[in-house]
Order: sequence, then structure tokens, then C-alpha cells
Amino acid sequence: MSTQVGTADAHGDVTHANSVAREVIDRIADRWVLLVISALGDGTLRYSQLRTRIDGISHKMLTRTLRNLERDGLIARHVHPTSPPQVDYTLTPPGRTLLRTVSGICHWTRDHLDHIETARRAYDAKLS
Amino acid sequence: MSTQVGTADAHGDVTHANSVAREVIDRIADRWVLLVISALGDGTLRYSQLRTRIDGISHKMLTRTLRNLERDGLIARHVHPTSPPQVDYTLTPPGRTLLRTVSGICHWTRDHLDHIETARRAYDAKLS
DNA sequence: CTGGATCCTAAACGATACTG
DNA sequence: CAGTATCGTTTAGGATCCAG
Repeated sequence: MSTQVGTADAHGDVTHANSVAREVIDRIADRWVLLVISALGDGTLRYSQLRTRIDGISHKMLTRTLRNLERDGLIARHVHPTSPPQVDYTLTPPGRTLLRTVSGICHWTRDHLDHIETARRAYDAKLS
Repeated sequence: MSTQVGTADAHGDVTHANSVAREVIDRIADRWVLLVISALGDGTLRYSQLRTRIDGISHKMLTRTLRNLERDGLIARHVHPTSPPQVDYTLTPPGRTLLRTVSGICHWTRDHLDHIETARRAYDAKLS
């Protein structure tokens, strides 16, 4: 597989397409993005629910991650006009397709955890 | 899907498993890791070939990424006893299974590039 | 050619305080 | 409850020099 991700059609601005592709990959290759998408795979969740579900995420990073994902059209934000306010987040259709990919990552991780731990110990031992 | 990735068997140290899982996710959720794995999907490559294929990667980050992937048993490093030295890198069997996941990310990105660009413009326009 | 070590800057992040 | 803004710290990462 090539590093080039952009659609290299005849008239397209390939350089631009690739820069955007890199940008999007950077968006996805983010621990918090992965965990948020994964959490929303269970269904709609409120801000506070995400906060407690995603272990270790800070107030600031959750907000930033949600804003970015919303901007990219991957999650939908709905504000209930109550007091105190309640805001919930849901995966959009494109967000749900991303969920499949993200699930793939999680499954791969779970399946290879032991392998990797063993490999790391073996590697570290060899440096003695 | 749950945030918990670790194998939560009866006797296992779940906390430990999850901390490792998080660690592994952090390893994969890395721009350079994704690009290196992707590049090696084409087959064995030498250090310098990776350097030129992966646009924008620095000497330091390529070396660090390769060391980490080697430690995790995802790539194999082979040194030819020549002068000057030649070193090539190949995906190991577990590395090749990761490649499928990584390819999924690349495909998803390519397929949703336009969607995301449009969504971003729409979002930004609404902030006027 | 490959790769380690060091310095240094820019960005990411957490903690905290404040608002509707 | 959800969100913004600011500050201070930590980290990632690039540039550079040296070595086998």
C-alpha cells in the first residue's frame, strides 16, 4: 500500500488532497478520538457520561475532541433547552462507518495484547 | 462498544490489562506508526527507502518509530553485514494483521475526505 | 547508510477559575 | 451541567553533531 491516500484523478490537486488526507489521518490517529468514537458506539451519551466512561480524559480534552468531531460531521450534538442544560452526542452515519474501523483497532489490540507484552519483555531482556 | 479493551477474565489483573491496552492503543494511534506500517505493506523496505517514502518524517522519528515497532514484534529488522551497512524492515505476521486494520483507516479516510472537508466548511461558515 | 545523543522550540495537555 | 479561558508544565518533535 502506498503512503498516498488522496484520490489522484487527472485534474485534481493531488498535493492538496494529500495534505488534507494527512490532516484527517492525524485527526483519527488520536487516543481521545478513538476512545470517544468507541464510547459512542454504545449509543447516545451525555457529556458527563462520556466524562466518566472515558477513564483519564480531562474536561478540556473531551470538549476539544467533541468539537473537532462535530466539525468533521462525525458526531451530532443536541442541546436540550433545560436547566441545567443537557447535551448529548451521537454518531452520525459517517461516524458510524468510522466506528467499524475503530472497533477493528480495539479488537486487534485485545487480540494481540499478550503477544506484544511478551515481545516487549523479550526485546528488553535482550538488551541486558 | 466499551472503553474497556482488556481481557477481563476471572483471575486476571484487569487494571493492569487495561493500562497495557491503553498503552498499546497509544502506540497505534500515532501518525508515524500508521504511515510506517502502511509503507511496509508494499513489502520489505530499507531505512532510506522508508525515509523518502514517508513524506515529512524526520530522521529521529523514523528511527524511534521503527525501534518501538520492532520491540512490539510488529516489524523485523535485518542488518546486512556490508559496508556501508544496509538495514531492511519487514512486517512480521502480527504486523501484517495490523496492516489490515491500518488499511481500513486509510480506506476510510480516502472514502470520507470530501465529506469531511464539506462538513468543516459548513461548520466554519456557521460561526460567522 | 544507519542510528544514537543532545539541545531547544512549539505544541499538547492538565489544573484551575469563571460563566450561562 | 456544559462550556470557555488562562496559566504552567510536560512532551513531542525537528535540527544538528557524532559514530560504526
